[in-house]
Amino acid sequence: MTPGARRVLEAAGRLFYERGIHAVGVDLVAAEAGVTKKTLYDRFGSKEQLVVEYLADRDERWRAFLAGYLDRARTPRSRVLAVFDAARDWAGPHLSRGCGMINAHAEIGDPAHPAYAVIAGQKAWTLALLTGLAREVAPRRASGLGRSLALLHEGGLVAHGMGIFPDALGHARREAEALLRAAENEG
Amino acid sequence: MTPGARRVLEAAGRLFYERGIHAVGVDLVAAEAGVTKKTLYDRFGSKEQLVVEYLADRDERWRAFLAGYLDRARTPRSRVLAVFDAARDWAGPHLSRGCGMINAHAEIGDPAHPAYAVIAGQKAWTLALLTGLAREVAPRRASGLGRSLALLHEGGLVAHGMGIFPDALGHARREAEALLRAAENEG
DNA sequence: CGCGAAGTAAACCGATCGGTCTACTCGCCG
DNA sequence: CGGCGAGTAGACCGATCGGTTTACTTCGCG
Repeated sequence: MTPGARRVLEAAGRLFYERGIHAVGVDLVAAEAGVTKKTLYDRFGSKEQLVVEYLADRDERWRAFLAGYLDRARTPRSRVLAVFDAARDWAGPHLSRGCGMINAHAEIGDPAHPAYAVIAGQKAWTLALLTGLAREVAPRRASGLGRSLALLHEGGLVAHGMGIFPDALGHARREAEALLRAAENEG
Repeated sequence: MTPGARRVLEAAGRLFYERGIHAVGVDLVAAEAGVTKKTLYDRFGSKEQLVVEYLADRDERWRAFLAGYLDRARTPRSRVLAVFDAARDWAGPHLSRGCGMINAHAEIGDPAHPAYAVIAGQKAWTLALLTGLAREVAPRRASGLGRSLALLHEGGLVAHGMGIFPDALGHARREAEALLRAAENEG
């Protein structure tokens, strides 16, 4: 990726996330990246494609951030909780307006849009991750436990992003903890 | 409200929800309502105001729908669960793309937008409702229980809207049930 | 009867949208 | 030296956006 393209992707990531995809025009992205529109179109081809790469890049950065937390966790339980810990720590600088995937899904609508695959893939990956981690805690109830954890995770993201109440992600983490305790006792 | 205005609001409710607010122009809303743009602007003044009234109307219809479920529930526990039951039954025709407030929040961004108050108000009202109902189940833990229920509720709405897994609202209801059982035993 | 509210039909406005194009510059590499 | 990839500067395009305006119709009510 050329330096110009990288700056475009950085500006797009910031602007699309903070102001919304539809609300931000390509002229603004190019100007903010210190690049002409020609460069933007030479590298990305269309706004649609830029949106796809914005979402894929954001997802990739989140997964890398999460991986560090997962690696450091030693027990099955703490690996589940690591997802919530990572979300809480990610929230400060990167999550002020909630989950970028949820927001993009709300804006795009059309399932035929190429970004839809990225969005759906991210959520499916997260559910699969939580279910896999749940399997180490309570193998017989992995599927149900994974879904419950996903519910808390998504709820925490939304409540945090909309400011429904303070420390929503911390609250979600504590609920996840209670869920794990109950699951451990029941197999 | 004049018949024309009512048809505009109905068309706006359908189009804004299903395709997104930014993606739908006033010309389309007017055409779909069988009305000229002049009528639309005579009645609503601006698209911004139409968005505000769309959200307020949607919220009002949901609250009226929910009220029926709440009235029919006889015990404190079943009143909490009535919120989840209502959401599940509301989902079929009205929730195919998730919560309209969450989606609008994702699209609007700017907290100075007049629609922000409607959105924040709806979420604050829901949290207060759940907390109030939780108080009848476990008075000492009402605040925490209300927040946990809100987390499950929002998570269920998002998971349903994005199709993360099937019957997300049913799953959220069962988790809420477990939460209530635990809370009853602990006061 | 006559007035005013509600509406149609359609032209029109400036701004902005996503996207293209031409002409030119710079630096690296064979 | 020569060529090519990456970039700037900026004019330009058709379409659509939110919003306004003029002229006319329809209808219920005092």
